[in-house]
Amino acid sequence: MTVAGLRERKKQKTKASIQRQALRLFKKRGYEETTIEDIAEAAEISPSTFFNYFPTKEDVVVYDEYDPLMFSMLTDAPAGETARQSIRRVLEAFGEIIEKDREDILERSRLVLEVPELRARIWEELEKARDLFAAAIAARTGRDASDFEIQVVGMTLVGIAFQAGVEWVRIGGAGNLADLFRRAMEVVGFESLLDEVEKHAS
Amino acid sequence: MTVAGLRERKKQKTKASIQRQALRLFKKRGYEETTIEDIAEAAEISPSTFFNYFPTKEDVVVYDEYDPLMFSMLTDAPAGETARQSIRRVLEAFGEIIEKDREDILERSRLVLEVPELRARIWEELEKARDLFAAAIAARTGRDASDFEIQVVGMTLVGIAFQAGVEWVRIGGAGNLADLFRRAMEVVGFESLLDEVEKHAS
DNA sequence: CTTGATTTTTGGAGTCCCTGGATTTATCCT
DNA sequence: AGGATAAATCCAGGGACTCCAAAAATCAAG
Repeated sequence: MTVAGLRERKKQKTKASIQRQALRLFKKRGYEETTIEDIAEAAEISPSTFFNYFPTKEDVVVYDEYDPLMFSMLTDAPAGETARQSIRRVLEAFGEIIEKDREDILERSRLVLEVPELRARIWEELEKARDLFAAAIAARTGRDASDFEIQVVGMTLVGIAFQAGVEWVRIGGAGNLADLFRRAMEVVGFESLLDEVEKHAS
Repeated sequence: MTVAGLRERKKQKTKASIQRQALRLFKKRGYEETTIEDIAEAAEISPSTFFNYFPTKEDVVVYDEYDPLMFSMLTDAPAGETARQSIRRVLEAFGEIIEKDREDILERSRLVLEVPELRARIWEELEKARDLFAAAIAARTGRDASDFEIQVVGMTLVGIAFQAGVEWVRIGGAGNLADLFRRAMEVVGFESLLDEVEKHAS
């Protein structure tokens, strides 16, 4: 566990700078209208360097640090916690985290929903989320994460989360995202659905 | 209602030829490895002409004639049919249609699931499907298709259909896709969910 | 502080998707 | 047959991204 050296810190600063400048330009001029060259210039790096930090232009919007966080929250669950409790805990925590970076997340979400290229791309991330949920549910029921039923349940949850996000953006980021999660879950009766799956543990 | 003239027929043949050649090459050499130029050469057209028929390289895989079919099946529903009946009718019909073009659809589905670019792209189509379902449900309940609850239900159905498709490809296209639809719907209790929504008609 | 190793940045050449407009060719209708 | 319409082609170019070699910055050790 070495403390981050100079090199490492500088890299993080550069990455953050690229992302900040990029989002600023996207907001100002639009996503398609902003070129990698523009971003590089604003961030005071060469165009080549951009690709050292983000594999594609899309990633500069999609990337954040929440995924590993969500991962650890699901894997480091309190012993004996049910799937239902885990999911609820994670979604609630997420609602709070989002409150902190509200403006940033809202702006990025708008971009993602507006730009077709990004809107398509985000599903790659959402399928990762489905697999995370599937793994969590599988672990608590002794089944396999690749089981058809588990996958369907995972995807259902992702659909719920996505639509909650869409609605959140639609109303301009007002109100609490966690509330929308809960409402969407109620519509589908997701929690009792989870209980049902848990009963059928093998 | 004029009979399709020579021009029209030729166009359709060209379009079909492009798609056939493209899919052949994709299967043989891979999607990324096949260029528009390759496809154009195989289909005996110029590269420019390709874009007269398909707006992007992705579309040559994603495009089919089923969307308008599904649309009309949902809008031309028998009077008095419930949302539940409509959905079931459409999904069953779809299962049968797929039986006809089984090989073609299976191959294209494989491609879509394997190539990240296409896998992302397909969600654009799936969101269209969500809106179709949402409109159908809304029409039968006197609500608005943009209602949060309706959107969530529509997305849930799309998730079900998507995972059924994934599973279908996973098992190599064996068995009946309609069966997988039904199984996935049971997992989520989708039909009683629909009944519930219908009860809350406004 | 210097030197040599390692990592990061940069530059340049090139591929491929896709656009836009001008020109040519094919089909259609009278 | 000939003018109108539509489709196919050609050409030039932008922009994302790759690959590789060269230059610059950072580091670790003497």
